[in-house]
Amino acid sequence: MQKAASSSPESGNVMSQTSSQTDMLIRRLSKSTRLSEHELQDLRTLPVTIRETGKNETISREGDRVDHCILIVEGLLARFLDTRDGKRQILSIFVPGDIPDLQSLHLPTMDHNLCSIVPARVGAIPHRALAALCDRNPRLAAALWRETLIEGSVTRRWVHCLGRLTARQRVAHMLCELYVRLDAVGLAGEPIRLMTQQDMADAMGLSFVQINRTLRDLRSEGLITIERRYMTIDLPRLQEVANFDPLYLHLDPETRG
Amino acid sequence: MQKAASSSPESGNVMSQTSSQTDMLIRRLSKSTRLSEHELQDLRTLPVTIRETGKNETISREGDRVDHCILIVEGLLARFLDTRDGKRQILSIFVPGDIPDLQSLHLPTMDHNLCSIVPARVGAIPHRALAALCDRNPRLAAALWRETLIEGSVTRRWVHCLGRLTARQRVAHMLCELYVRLDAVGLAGEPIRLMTQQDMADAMGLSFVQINRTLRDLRSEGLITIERRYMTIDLPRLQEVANFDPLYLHLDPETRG
DNA sequence: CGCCAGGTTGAAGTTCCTCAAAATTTGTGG
DNA sequence: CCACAAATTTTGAGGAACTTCAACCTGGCG
Repeated sequence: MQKAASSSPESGNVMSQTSSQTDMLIRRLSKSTRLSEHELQDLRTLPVTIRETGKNETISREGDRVDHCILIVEGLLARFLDTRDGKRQILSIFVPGDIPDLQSLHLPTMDHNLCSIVPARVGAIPHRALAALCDRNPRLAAALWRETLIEGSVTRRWVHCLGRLTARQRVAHMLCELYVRLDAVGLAGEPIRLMTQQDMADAMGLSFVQINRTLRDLRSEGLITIERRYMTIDLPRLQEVANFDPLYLHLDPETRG
Repeated sequence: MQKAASSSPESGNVMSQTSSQTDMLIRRLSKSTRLSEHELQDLRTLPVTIRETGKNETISREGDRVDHCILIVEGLLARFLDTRDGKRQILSIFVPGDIPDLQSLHLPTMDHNLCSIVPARVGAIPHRALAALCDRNPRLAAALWRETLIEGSVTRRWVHCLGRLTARQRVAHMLCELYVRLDAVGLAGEPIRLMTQQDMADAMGLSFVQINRTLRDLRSEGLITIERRYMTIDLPRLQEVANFDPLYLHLDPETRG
């Protein structure tokens, strides 16, 4: 497994069909589905329009009707909802290889907002192309369906976190999950770029003050190291704190667990 | 829209293929997908093995590999996870017409537990039969995929509830959701059978004491009425308390919202 | 060099939890 | 149909976890 495609040319707003655009998607799908050479080729020829986003840029909004899906090539995206009184809740965090709005293929009206939480590079894939892919190859359709199901499993685990874990456990769990998901696409070898503490707070249903104190404690115990927003973690010990078991990420194609 | 099928004969553990078994499923799918007469027929002939469950009966467990899906005909089911220290979190609540473990079609290893929270009648449908249905008819495959996506949307809304709403708002939101989802399959005309307050607590990430006090307050304000575990609600006022907007349930096939 | 988003810390306040005991309802066997 | 046991609901009191408010610090960047 090679390094991230972060060294690819800055392609800006141009249409391109090189294999590197869907590289992350292929890495991701390979974790939950065995893909034939023919299927790999089918994925590589998907039309992808790459663009860069800033740090806190909204991609799509609740109520929008969309006609394409977004594939993350680099960076982190998040779903969120706002409350009447201005509170924000992040519903999911997405890493490279994820298609955060894959559900729009069958539910084109967005029921939440989507934004970048660190600078990102994303690719737009027309629904038309994805629908055609699914028609051509039912196994790929099933693979994409499976991706949406795994994402549902991740969301359910968040419900468990928010409902029954302490602040300390929640933060530890979130960091473990982030690490393992990045690792699955080969991006955990170097320190991990973090979102702001306010974003972590919005994700874990806490105040940013509480996030700050919790990170301080984890740092002082040597469970994590943070330097200029880049983090390294002591996975085994952090896993123990959160009681983190990656089974729910369904990353093993052998057991299709 | 006619009454619930609760007057059907107590069929026990026998295999049956009468149309009434999948009646609830058809009602449910019709809310998010337009079905042709041919597709209705295809659904009616699914093999369904009906059985009754008690009030707190586990249907399947984390780690189980399953080869069939469960269709709820009557009653309520719930997904849940337990914490190391014995706390329980309910991840989803299911109503008649739902297939709580539809994800097992592509992720056969359960990543959570499934149990009944009131006495229920459920039907088992072999994965084989559902997979064949999907192969025969891609539109039905898409309809089932869409069901799993809607369920994901519901789970995300729970994340928002647990992360950013007060106890009062959470309880109000849960009751609104339960009402509207039951209404969608024609079961909201009469008082709604409730789960225990401990179950509500486990669903909303609260203690049962807090649930009790919250229900007392809602009752004293006339927002809900509870008699022997059966509830009626003042939907408009409760909706206002929770800021409940049913868009996320995607119950309107016109907008496919 | 100074601005500004984001991080850090203290102190006070709130919401919800835990513990405990009593009241009520439900289920079950006689 | 009743009586008893078990489950569930209800209420009070005290405490823990987290929020809010407010001030100050830090580092990246024009």
